[in-house]
Amino acid sequence: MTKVRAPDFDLKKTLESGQVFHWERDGARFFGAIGDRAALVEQRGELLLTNGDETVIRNYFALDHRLREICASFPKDDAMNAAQQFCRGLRIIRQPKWECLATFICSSMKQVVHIRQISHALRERFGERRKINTRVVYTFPSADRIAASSEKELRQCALGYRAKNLLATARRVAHGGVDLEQLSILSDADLRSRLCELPGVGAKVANCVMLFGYERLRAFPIDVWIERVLRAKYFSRARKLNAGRLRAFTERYFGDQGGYAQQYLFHHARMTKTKARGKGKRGRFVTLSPVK
DNA sequence: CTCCAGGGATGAT
DNA sequence: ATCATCCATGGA
Repeated sequence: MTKVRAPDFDLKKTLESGQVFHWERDGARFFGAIGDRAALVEQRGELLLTNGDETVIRNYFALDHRLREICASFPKDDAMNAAQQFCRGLRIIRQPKWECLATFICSSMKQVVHIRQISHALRERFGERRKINTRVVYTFPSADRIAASSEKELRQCALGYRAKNLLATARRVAHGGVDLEQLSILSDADLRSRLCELPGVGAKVANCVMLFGYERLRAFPIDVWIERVLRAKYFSRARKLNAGRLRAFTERYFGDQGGYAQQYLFHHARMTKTKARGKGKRGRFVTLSPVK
């Protein structure tokens, strides 16, 4: 058992905020894998690690991010203030690049609970089995392993049409000349366009991979949740609002720590959704104006 | 610009 | 027990 001091960190919020999908909670304990290593982590003031390497944990949970400075840099508005208060201690973690890319390819058109099932199915079928404290966890399968599978096998993991995309991208990463580590040297714009060349990767998935796998803290993924928040809180009177305008706004308004701002707004919106729900059959936010 | 694929949980009736 | 809704990429 290793103890790690972790101020300004909330393990539960971090692992349950929709940035990573394989951790399983049992009370206050989280079972999972960090790269190829099984991990059991619990927060009781300090972090308590079983089979944990302090250096690995500090890096994975980004305990070196200067969270107070990041939060202090957020724009001061009602939505951001509420999200910031709600998400205290939530950190953007550093995920292995392939695992992050593959998982977010599987995330398209899926909800969090579903993405977790897919992640688990892929791990159980193609990953490596590890035991920790009588529990079994699985590592995420390598690109080589996925590339060696078939679309049919992937579909059996409930991937649907994503199976073809995941297989094609795995092949490019395994032996198709795409070196995910090497992409780290690129600028944000170049990295984004290279990621978007991969099958199953559009702007939203690319931004997730940049943020969670490449530590590009400016990246601002816009999914339906965030779009609802932006429309309701920052564009309540806007008539025409397309993807380009939204992107321009988020880049300018949220700036260098936009990824953190996005994650806080996202998690806060999701966790308070029942209150925000309207009674009408079609509206989640009654204040929203129709788009097109 | 619009429409659709594919699918399992979730919520509404 | 049905029925509608959630979800984002890529192609038509």
